[in-house]
Amino acid sequence: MRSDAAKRRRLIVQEARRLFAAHGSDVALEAIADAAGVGIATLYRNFESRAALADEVALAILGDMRAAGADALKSVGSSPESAWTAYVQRLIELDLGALSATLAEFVTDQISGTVRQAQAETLAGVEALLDAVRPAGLVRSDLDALELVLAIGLITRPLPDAICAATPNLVPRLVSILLAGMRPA
Amino acid sequence: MRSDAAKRRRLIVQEARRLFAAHGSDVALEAIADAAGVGIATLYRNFESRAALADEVALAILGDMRAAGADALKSVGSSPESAWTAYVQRLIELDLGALSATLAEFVTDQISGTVRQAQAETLAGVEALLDAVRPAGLVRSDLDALELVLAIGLITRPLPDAICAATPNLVPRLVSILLAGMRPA
DNA sequence: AGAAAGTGGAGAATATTCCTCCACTTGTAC
DNA sequence: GTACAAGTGGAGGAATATTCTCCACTTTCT
Repeated sequence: MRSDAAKRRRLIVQEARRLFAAHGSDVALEAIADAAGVGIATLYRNFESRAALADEVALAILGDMRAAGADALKSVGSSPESAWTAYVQRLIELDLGALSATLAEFVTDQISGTVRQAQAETLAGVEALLDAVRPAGLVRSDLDALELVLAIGLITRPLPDAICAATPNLVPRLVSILLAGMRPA
Repeated sequence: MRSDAAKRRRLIVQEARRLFAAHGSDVALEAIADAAGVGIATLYRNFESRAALADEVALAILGDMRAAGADALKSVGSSPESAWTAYVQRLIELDLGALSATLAEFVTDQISGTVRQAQAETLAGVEALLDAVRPAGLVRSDLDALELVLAIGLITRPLPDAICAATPNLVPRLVSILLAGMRPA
């Protein structure tokens, strides 16, 4: 594969992720191509179908999630509290909305084995971090990984621009409420 | 207006509300007509545009919210805790998702004065309840009405069926986390 | 320089949604 | 019961959006 072609491919995935997160999983493929500054044909050459692109986006996000989890695990020993809040903060910024918007729709249909496995591994990683953080009294004992991920996914889903503009710091506020609510009673 | 026509009109609003909440604000108007068991022409005869229908849905929801607030205010004296949780529970069940899905999109554009006013009154009602509940130590002092409403709206937004089916009690769980997080630190 | 790899975007094909029209049905007043 | 006003359904044309192919052209790499 030519190096310029590889660069374009990465750009497509990146923009797809951004647009999925911002406007939902059914954005026009042409909009993605436009955002990436490539022709629609280039997108189709790289991804056989919308689902194939969505899979790639999902894999990218899941990979980032695992990386965030690994980093947090490393620093949990020195400062559990800041490791935990930084981790959640980082999850928020991962465009998880794109995950919940696209993956959810393909998960049940024809999900590729690769994605399913990545998803399972990622959840296991989240669970591991939760276990590491729990002794510090930062999270309820009954909170599980799936719940955490879905909660963050839900509050970071595509939001009408009107609301975004009117209440710019809504998400941080909600996150702080969520974090507080996740502490042991 | 003939009585059967009035019944059909109510049915249309009801189904629109349900479908807006379940599938977002851009469901086909024909889907709404179908759900209500009427022809598409009947829908168009009653509502000049999608926006008009959305306004009517919004008014219905806002009305229900005020009613819930009034009821909660009545019982807050005898048992603040149960009044508060019952109120939040009731908000959850109001298809607020339909509000955030439709209203948000029209709010900034060409929102009718009626809706805007109903919205303001509703928010005032929520604020009043918050004030009434605060002395009992159930909510942070810095939590405002808009935040509460948006938080509930966000977590009750249309969710892919796949997720709904896989995690049926996700919403109640999140609500309990939210409620806990809203208590004073 | 030349071959292989890659590109863009016009446009045909398809799908979806909107919305009007009118022959027909239903409620109601008498 | 009958007659008329009120109301109805849904076919179907117009408008719009999205998908996806094709091929003349451009770029990379040796």
